[in-house]
Amino acid sequence: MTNQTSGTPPRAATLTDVARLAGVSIATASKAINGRDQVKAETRLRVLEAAERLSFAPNALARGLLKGRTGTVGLLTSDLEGRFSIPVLMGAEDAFGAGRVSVFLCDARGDAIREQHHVRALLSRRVDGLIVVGSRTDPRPPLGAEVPVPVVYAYAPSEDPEDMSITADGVGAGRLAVEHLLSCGRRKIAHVSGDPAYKAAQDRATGAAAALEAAGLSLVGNQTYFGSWSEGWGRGAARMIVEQHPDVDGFFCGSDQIARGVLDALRELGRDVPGDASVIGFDNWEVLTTNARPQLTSVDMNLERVGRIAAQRLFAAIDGTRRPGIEELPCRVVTRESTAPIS
Amino acid sequence: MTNQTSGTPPRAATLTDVARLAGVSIATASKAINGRDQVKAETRLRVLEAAERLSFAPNALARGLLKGRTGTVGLLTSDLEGRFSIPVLMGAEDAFGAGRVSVFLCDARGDAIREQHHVRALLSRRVDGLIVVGSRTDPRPPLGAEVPVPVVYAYAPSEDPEDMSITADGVGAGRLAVEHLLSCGRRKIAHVSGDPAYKAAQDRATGAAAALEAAGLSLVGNQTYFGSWSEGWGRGAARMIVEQHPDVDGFFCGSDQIARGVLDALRELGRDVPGDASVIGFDNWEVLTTNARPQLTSVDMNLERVGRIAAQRLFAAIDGTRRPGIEELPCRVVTRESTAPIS
DNA sequence: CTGAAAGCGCTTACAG
DNA sequence: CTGAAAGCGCTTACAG
Repeated sequence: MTNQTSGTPPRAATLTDVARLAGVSIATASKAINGRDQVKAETRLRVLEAAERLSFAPNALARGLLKGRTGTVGLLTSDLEGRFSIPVLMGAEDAFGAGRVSVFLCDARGDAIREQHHVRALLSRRVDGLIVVGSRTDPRPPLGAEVPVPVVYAYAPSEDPEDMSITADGVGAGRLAVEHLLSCGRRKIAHVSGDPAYKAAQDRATGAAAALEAAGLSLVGNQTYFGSWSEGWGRGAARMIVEQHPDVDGFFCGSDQIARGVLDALRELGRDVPGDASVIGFDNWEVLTTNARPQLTSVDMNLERVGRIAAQRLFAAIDGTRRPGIEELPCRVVTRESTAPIS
Repeated sequence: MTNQTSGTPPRAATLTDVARLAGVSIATASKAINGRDQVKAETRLRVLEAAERLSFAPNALARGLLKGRTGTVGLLTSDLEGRFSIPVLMGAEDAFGAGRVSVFLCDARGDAIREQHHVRALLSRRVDGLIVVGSRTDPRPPLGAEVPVPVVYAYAPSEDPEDMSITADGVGAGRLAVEHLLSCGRRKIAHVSGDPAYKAAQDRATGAAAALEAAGLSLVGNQTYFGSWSEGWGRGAARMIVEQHPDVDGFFCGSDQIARGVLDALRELGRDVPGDASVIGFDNWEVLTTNARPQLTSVDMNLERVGRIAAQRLFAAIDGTRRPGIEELPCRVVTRESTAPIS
């Protein structure tokens, strides 16, 4: 018995070891282990016992070499730091993990060179497919045509409409948020958002405006207050809006950070939330929403679902069924204390 | 030329294809591509061109089968959700990525069964080693002795002292935080922390007490105010402490969330930070620290470094050099506006 | 300098 | 029901 802690670990057992211990050929051992039916029950038992005794784990490399499929997939993120990649990645990992597929994780850190490097490494390892996870909903350049395996783009869609992309429906989300405020009886709704260079910011504003228009209303100040994705901007914007439009009774915020700022400013201005005004955030980032005063209603982009669906689409594509185009998944409102009907 | 978008993607090129195109044997092609020196310069060139033309990527499975090393490593996390795993994971990914090692990511979601399942899958794929990333600094049960490859535990150390573990020095961190407040001239220091069931909470309290004792002082209220890792607890604790110990002039908070609560409560009580009291948080979680009013000084656990070192130790172990035991890496104070010398 | 051959660990027809 | 043999794509002695 080799001691694990004393230097060389024991070599992993091989089919040959199992076959020898069971007193059969490796062909028979293989069949027994893989549940083929041309094996006598008693023989199978002997093989299985031998495998157990040796903690035999079939070498997936050898299997992959033979089958042409490795049961592995590459997950290429552009920034692990970003809070949007993580849930997408979790969803994908979850969907794959359940189906015995292992996931290679690569972080390109927003660098195209690094990304190419990782793609090459992944192809060398013969992944069956690739998921490319972005950190914004702005379309990104495709990986390139020389990739011989299916690719699905998640969160950030590919610029090429022939590629498969799964993302969150930003316009729909803006609509949902405003409809929620409307359903609370709010009529003077302001939209405080982040950096206007983000497609997400534009999409949500578009959706918000559309929902208001459908109700015969328009945004307070007749504009979206774009700024940055920060609490500071939320505070400043809220102060300005309350001063210029004292009758404002609803805030749709482009992020939970902005919403936190808005909430703080309103409290300091003596405005009660949700009494005087309802506030809805975006992202449903728990650390921000549940610690807010009052707890923050927020739009959830269902990012884990984006990841799961991306994984499913990739599976299908690996099995030969491509479904090109951008698929925009709906978001949902998670109601907490910061929004309530006018009482 | 096969069209990528039209069904079957082109089969990846093989060494045989390259050799044929270059008009040499596969042995020679292999040597040329791998930079062996027993190849005529002109021949090498022909081979390289052929490889280029075919976008040849050597099959890492075949190579791994032959070499007994795959250049892959498993990263086993217990929860991707937790904000502590991510930086560790990033650090490890970074350290490996630089050295041409690919990383399998598995999330056990805190479930031991799922973890075993993942370990088996990883061993089947013949990873060269494993990093187990935990979400708390409390020691965890080891993976089990039947793992035939080196294992490094990161952030959460293994209960077995013979295993290799890399974690953050919680006691030292507590000391650092208090020493920072002392160096700001604070003498009435309160420690507001989270759930006392966390080893991290206990360690930091131990370090804090030690630093105060070394200065001939003790904690305000002669205790650590344990509670939960939330803003709400921070607010409540701060109010209570200010009421009972109005001369308090420093707060060492067990997390940035707690610190945010403390800051909010102090502002609402009319206490100026850092004028009347300095406040230091823990985790250096940017979304919380930089949006705070004033911006929050915080202890950074250098988690990326924990990940990187774990990767390095794993490398060394794969190469035969084990370094058993728990390695506690130092934390550091990141100074912002919430701490300043008494003026 | 070049190439035929063995072999990494497995699966799968194909005989027996 | 069982096993000998070929082969997945590559590397590495070993001859030539």
